[in-house]
Amino acid sequence: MSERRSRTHRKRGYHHGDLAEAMSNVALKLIAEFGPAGFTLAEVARVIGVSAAAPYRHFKDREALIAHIASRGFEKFTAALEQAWNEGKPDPTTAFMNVGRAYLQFAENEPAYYAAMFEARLPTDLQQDVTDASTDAFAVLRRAVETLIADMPKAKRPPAMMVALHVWSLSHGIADLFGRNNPNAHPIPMEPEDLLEAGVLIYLDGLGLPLESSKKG
Amino acid sequence: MSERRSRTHRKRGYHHGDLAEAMSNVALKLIAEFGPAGFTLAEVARVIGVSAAAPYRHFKDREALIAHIASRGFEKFTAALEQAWNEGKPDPTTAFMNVGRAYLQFAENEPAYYAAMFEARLPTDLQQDVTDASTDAFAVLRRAVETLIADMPKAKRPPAMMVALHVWSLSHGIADLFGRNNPNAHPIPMEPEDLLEAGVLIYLDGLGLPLESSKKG
DNA sequence: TGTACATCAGTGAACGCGCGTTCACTGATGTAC
DNA sequence: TGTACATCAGTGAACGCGCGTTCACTGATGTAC
Repeated sequence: MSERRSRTHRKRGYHHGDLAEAMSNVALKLIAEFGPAGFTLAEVARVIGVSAAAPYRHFKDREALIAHIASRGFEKFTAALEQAWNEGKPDPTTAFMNVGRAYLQFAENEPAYYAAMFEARLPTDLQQDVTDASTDAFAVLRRAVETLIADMPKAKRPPAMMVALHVWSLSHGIADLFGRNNPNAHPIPMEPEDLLEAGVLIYLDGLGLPLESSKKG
Repeated sequence: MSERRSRTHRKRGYHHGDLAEAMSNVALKLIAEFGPAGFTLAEVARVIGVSAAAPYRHFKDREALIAHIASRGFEKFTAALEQAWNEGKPDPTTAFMNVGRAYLQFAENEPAYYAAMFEARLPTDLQQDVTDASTDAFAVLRRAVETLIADMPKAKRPPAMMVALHVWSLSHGIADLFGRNNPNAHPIPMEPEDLLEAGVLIYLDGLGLPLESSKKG
């Protein structure tokens, strides 16, 4: 079927085939190297081998492209966290730790998405879309926390929102300072993942959460 | 004395008087609004009312100016943390919490410095200078941790480095996600300072640190 | 205290460059019949 | 199955703009004597 070919990669000829997708990919590479502010639409077009006017058929401007990438990044991020959580299996504590690792791994494996998601300076309306896209990701973490603390006696149980914010902040802080393998980072005597795991374990201990489940499981 | 006047603010006339300082100040305003990548040397010159070539007498290029601002920011940051720590008075736990508050307050009061310090993408050689400047600030936190855990029994005492990294990361994460009063941030149901304080207290509790000192003091 | 002179910190004109954006256009694609 | 036609997604030329950067220059400052 010529229909299939038209959807995959017939890039030669007058029409590109999937310029919007190609723009995202090229932009991601440029963002990884120079940051969300470090590229232009003209540059993206040049790399792809298309005229400078072509991008405007797909994105209003540079910021719209970044916003699109950031939203897409949050979707992938949400999926990664969800998969790591794996409905709390094999046990909530282990699954929770897996979520933490997944957080850092995403920042390491997809530094360009991560930068677009957290470092871009977008105009308010576009930023709103990105912020909306981020709520799903946070919701995954929050639901994980709720499961994690569900068995605690009500009197000792902390607000799930607060716990989720603490873990999110610690994860983001480690990712931003030490995570993405950029040369900016201070060298630290351990892997970011291990630093995060140790921090979360200490924190959960401080909450009074019984951690035996991970030993049992 | 005409000497004093020449050092303060005789800006009229052929010579500006203190262009380097004026450039820093204008750049800080622009960074606060548009980020470290959101201004040009030409723009800075125009705002000051000086020719576009003048800045090159003081900074090699835009990045040199940002690096200068970032290093200066870390100096101020170090001083703020040091002052908050106040040699561990009135007691180490209280002083430690004050350091955390000072961290967030710096990010709030000086968002432009903070952005230059942590968000700028500089070439390796300049980044090195900034990283060097940041070590002093981290050292303040680390020394505070050492004092804080000094009384713990050796067997239970955690590595000061690790604890400092955890607290630094949590502080930075909160500052970056919720701290600087930018519209990007997710709304949260508490002040960033309180979120940080709660998190650190839980964490210290998890370390097994006796917190009575703050109750006594 | 005056003066000559070196140095410093600006000017302003000039240049090449790449970007953003628009426009009428045109080749390719898909679809109604 | 073929054909006419609407629509889509590109082209490429053009424009104004601001930036970075260099250059010979010049006014202001400070200092040696």
